[in-house]
Amino acid sequence: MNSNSSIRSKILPLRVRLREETNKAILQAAEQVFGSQGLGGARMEDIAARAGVAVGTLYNHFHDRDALLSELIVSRRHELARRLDEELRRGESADFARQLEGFVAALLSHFEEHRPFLSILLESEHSRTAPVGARGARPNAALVEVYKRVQQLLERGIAARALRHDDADLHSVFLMGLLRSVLARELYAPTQVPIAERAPQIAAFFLRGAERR
Amino acid sequence: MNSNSSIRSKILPLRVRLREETNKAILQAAEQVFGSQGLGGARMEDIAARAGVAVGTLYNHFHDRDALLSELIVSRRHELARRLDEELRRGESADFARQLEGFVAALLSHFEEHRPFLSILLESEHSRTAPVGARGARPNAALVEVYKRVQQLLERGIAARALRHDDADLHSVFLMGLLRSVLARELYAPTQVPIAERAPQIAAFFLRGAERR
Amino acid sequence: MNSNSSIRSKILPLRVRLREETNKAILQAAEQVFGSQGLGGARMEDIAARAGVAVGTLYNHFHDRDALLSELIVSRRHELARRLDEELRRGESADFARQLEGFVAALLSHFEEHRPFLSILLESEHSRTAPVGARGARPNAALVEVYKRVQQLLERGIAARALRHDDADLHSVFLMGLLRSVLARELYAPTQVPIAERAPQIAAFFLRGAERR
Amino acid sequence: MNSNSSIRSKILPLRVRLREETNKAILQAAEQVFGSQGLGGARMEDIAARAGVAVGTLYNHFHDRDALLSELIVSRRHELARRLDEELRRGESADFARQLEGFVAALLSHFEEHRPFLSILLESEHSRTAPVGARGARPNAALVEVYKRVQQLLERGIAARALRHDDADLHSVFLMGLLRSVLARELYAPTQVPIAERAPQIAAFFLRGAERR
DNA sequence: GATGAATGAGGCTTCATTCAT
DNA sequence: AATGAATGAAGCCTCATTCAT
Repeated sequence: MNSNSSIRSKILPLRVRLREETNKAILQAAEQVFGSQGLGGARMEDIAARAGVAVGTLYNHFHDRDALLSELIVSRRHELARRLDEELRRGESADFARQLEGFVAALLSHFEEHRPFLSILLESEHSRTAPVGARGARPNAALVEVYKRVQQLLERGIAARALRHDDADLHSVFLMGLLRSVLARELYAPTQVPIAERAPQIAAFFLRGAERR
Repeated sequence: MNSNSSIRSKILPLRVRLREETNKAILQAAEQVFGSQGLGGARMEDIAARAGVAVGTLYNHFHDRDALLSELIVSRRHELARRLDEELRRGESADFARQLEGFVAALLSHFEEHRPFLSILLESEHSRTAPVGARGARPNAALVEVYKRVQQLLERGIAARALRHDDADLHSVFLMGLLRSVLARELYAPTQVPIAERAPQIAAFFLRGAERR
Repeated sequence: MNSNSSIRSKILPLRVRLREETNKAILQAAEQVFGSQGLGGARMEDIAARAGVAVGTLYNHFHDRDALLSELIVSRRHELARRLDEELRRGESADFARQLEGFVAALLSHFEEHRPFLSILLESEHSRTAPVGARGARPNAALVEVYKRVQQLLERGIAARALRHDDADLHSVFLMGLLRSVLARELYAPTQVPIAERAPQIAAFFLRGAERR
Repeated sequence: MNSNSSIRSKILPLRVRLREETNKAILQAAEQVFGSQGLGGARMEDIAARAGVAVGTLYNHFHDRDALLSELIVSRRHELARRLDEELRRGESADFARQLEGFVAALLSHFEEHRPFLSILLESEHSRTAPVGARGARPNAALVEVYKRVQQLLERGIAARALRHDDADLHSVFLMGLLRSVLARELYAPTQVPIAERAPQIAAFFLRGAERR
C-alpha cells in the first residue's frame, strides 16, 4: 500500500462520511418540518435552515422536493419495517394472543418515538400531492408495509385457530383502523399515558372481535 | 302588514332565492373540486369554472378560500348530523345491537352517497392547512359531530348493559377507527359491493369486542 | 335588440379590446427586451416593467417565457411575410432585375424599421434555447418564411431566363447570406446611410453572380 | 548554467507540461460542450465532467466561465488565423481567382474539421452574453480575424485589377456573408458532400459579382 | 493543485385576492 | 351583484463560484 492509496483510503471515506452526515441532517430536518408544517406547508427554505445548510445543498442531495419527501418516507419506512419484522420473528413461537399484543405494542412504541413520521404518514395517506410519475415510492407506501405485516400476523392467527378464517380481509382492515385511530388521537389530543400501554386493550378488543368462537 | 311589506316579502325573497342558488352551486362545485384535487390542490379558478361563475363571484359569496372550505364542511356536516340524529331517534326503542347496526349502516350509506365530502373529511383530519385563527369551524369539526353521536350511541349501549362501561372512551375511538378504515378503503380501493352491506360485520365485530361478557 | 344584448355588444368588446391592448403592449415590451438583452438575458420582470404591468399579467396572456417568445416571433413573422408577399405581387409583371431589387429593398426596409426583431431573429437562428417539445413555432421559423419567398423569387428569375438554372439551391443560400450579412453589419456597426439604399448594390452583385450569361 | 539550473530546466517543464495537458483537456471539453449545448446552456459541471476533472479544477485554470470561453475562442482563433495566413502566403504569386478559391477552400475545410468551434462562432456573433467589461477578447473577436484576412485578400484582388475598387468595403461583407451562409447551412442541415467542394462555386459567384468587368 | 460539497443570488412560475367596469 | 384581468407575494429550483480538505 503506497502513500497514495492510503491517503485515498482515508480521504475518500471522509468525504463520504461527511456527505452522509449532511444527508442525515437534511432528512431529520425534513422530517420535523414536514411533520409540523404539513406536506403542503413545509418550505424548502425552512428545511434547509433547520438542517443548518443552504437551500442549494438540499438539491445536491435530493432531486427536488418530492424526491426529498419520498426518500424520507422510504428511509423511515425501512426502520419501521425492520422493527415490525423483528417483532414478528421474536414472537414466532409464542401463542397468538401474545404475538398480537407484542406486535401492537411494537407498532405503538415505534410511532410514539417517531411522531413527526407518524404525522407525515397520516397526512400522506390522503394527500393528492404526488405527481403522476412518482418514481417507485408513493408517499404512503409505508402504510402498505405495515399492512403486509398485519396480514402476515393475522394469517398466523388463523393458522393457530385463534382467529376466524372468514372475513380475514376485513379483519386486517379493522386492525389497521384500530391502530390508526388510537395513534391519531395520540397525535392530536395527546394523553399522558405512554401509548404502548394501550396495546393490551387494543389486542384484547380485536381478539374478541375476530376470535374463532 | 301593509301591501308594501307584502310586496317586499315577495320581491326580496326572489333576490334571496337567486343568491341561494348561486351559493349552492358554488358549494357543490367546491365539494367536487376539493374532493378530487385535494384540500391543497383545489384552485379557486377551477371551482369558479365548475360552478359556472367568475372568480370574483366566489368572493362575493365567501370571504376567502378558507371560509369557502369551512362553510362547505359546515353545510355538509349539518346534513350528516341530521341523518345520524334521525337514525338515533328512530332506533331509540330497539335493542342495542339493532341500533348499532342501523347507525353504522346510516353512516356508511351517507358517505357512499357523498364521496367527495368523505374525501375532504379524511384529508382535513390531518391537514395543517387552516390558519391558526380559523373562525369557529375548523375543517375537521365535522368529525367531532360524528364523534359526539357515536359517544351518545355507546352510552345507550352501556346503559342497556350491552357494552362494558369501562374503556368507554377507548371504545368510541375504536368504533370510529373501524368506520374510518372501512370508508377509506372504499375510497381508495373501491369494492363492488355496496358499502352499507358491511354494516352487520362491523357492528358484530365491535359488539363482540366491546360487549359486557 | 334588448338592453341586455346592447350592453353585451358594448361591454364585451370593451374587455376584449383592453385585453388586446395589454397583449400588444406585452409583445412590444418583449420585443424590446429580448432584442436588447438577448434571448437568454431577457428577464420576465423586465418585460413586465417595460410593459407597465405586473409579472403575473404576463402569465395571464402567455403560458410561459418560451410561449411569449414564440408568439412574439410568430406575430412579427406574419408582418414580415405580408410585406414580402405584397412586394412579390407588386413586382409580378416587372422585369426580374427590378423585382429583385424591389424585394431586397423591401426586406431591408422592413428590418430597418424593426431592429429589435432583426436582433432576435439573428440570435434565434443559432440559439439552442428552445426545448424539444416546442409547439409548432421554432423561434427561427421566421427565417424559413423569408427563405421560401427568396426561393419563389429566384424561380421567377430562372423562368425569366435571367438566372442560371443550375445551382439554384445554392443561389438562394447565397442571396440569404448577402442579405443577412448586410443586415448584421447594420445592427452591430450601424452606418449613417439608410440601409435600403444598399439594395441596388446587393441586387446587382447577386445578379452578376447568378445571371445566365 | 550550473547543475541546479539544469535540473530545474527539466523538472519545472514537467509540471508545466502537466498543467498544459489539463489546460488542453479543459479547452477541448469546453469546445464540445459549448458547441453542443450553446453558449448559454453549457454548464461548468458538464465541461468538468467531460474533461475528466472536478469543477474546482476549471477555476484553477481559468478565472471564470467567461474567461474559459474567451480563452477557448482565442486559442481556436489562433489556429484558424495561422491556417488562413499560410494560405494567403502560399497563394501570393498565383493569379487572383486561384487565390480566392484557395482561401475559400481553406476556410471551409478548417470549419469542416472544427464544427463545434464553428457553432460557437456563429452563436457568439449575436450573443449578448459577455459582460460589458470583458477583458480584451470579445468572444466574436475571432470573426474579426477572418474579416481582416478577407479584406487583405480582396485588396490583392483590387491591386491585381481582378476586382472593382469601388464597393470594396461592401465586397468583404458580401464574401463573409456567402461563406457564413454556406457554413451555417452545413451546420444545421448537413449535406453529404464535403463542404470544401463548394469552394469553386462560391469563388466563381463572388468573382462574377465583384469583378472589374 | 485537485477535489467536490456547500453556497446563495437570481430567475421562473403559481394562484389567492383585489377592483374597475 | 357579476365579471375577469391585474396584482405581487411567495415558493421552487439552477448553477456559477467558493473553499476546506
